[in-house]
Amino acid sequence: MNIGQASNASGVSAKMIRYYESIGLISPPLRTESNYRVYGADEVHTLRFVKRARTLGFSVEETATLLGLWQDKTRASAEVKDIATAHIGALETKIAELQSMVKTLKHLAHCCSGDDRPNCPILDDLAGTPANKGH
Amino acid sequence: MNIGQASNASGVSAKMIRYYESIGLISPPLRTESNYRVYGADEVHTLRFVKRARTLGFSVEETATLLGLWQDKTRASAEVKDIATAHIGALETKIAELQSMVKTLKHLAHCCSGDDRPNCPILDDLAGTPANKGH
DNA sequence: CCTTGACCTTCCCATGATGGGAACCCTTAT
DNA sequence: ATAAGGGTTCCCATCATGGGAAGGTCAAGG
Repeated sequence: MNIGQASNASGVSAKMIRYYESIGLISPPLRTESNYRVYGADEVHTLRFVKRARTLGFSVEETATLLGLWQDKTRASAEVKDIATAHIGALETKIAELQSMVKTLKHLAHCCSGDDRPNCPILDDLAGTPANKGH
Repeated sequence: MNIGQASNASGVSAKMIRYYESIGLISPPLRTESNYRVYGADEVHTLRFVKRARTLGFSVEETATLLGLWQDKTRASAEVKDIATAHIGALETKIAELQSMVKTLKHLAHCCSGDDRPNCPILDDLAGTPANKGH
């Protein structure tokens, strides 16, 4: 299987497959005589693992750790769970930040007439002009 | 006022002030004879505006647009509101993505015993082994 | 047999927003 | 005069990804 087919089979772009190889996330595959990378079912399985981990928001570094644990048949599931739990925490922190932004923006947008007139509480807020905060 | 003082007064790092200037977000300030940037109250006000917009998650490009509208006394508030509304939408999309990740991860973490044994539904999921989805 | 098109290879560049640090210049206080 | 603490420019790194150029390879068809 060439890289393009491995890409189709795994959902990881050829570009990314090469990148993951270059940073050591995945092992260099065999090559044909003409220097083409050759992938088998195992490699595709690994790529799908990586894809799934990335889809769940794990960083490449975390993904590397998870890959290592996956391949270590004597791992303690606690190690995996710790990584997942920490990641959940990071995601929730991020979500809270974004929600805070949304909350403020919705309030401001609600207060903005959104018509032809220049008066705009959104700009007033950005400019630090503390308009009435009650809604 | 030198750049360090403008930084303190605005909450924007000196590094970022120079960067914002380099990309044209803010105007190049006057310089002293010895080539130091000199800032006044207006510049600091602009920097605070930028800081606030960035804090609310607007991209630098959106911030540039907002700055332009702020300075345009004949703007229509609808233009500002449109940008804010679009941004709210983008944030909510992002939040939904992150929440989806969290939901999946919490389910998996819940199913993982997190002890010394190697058996791990989190890794099973990443590996594409469809474990029991009901909990 | 040779061309064509679709692959593959490596290498460099770009993104967005920010920080780090080097090398060097300026100012102020001791 | 010197040291400390500014400032200046310039380059590099991050993180994960894509774009594209220049060139090698392979399979199908005229």
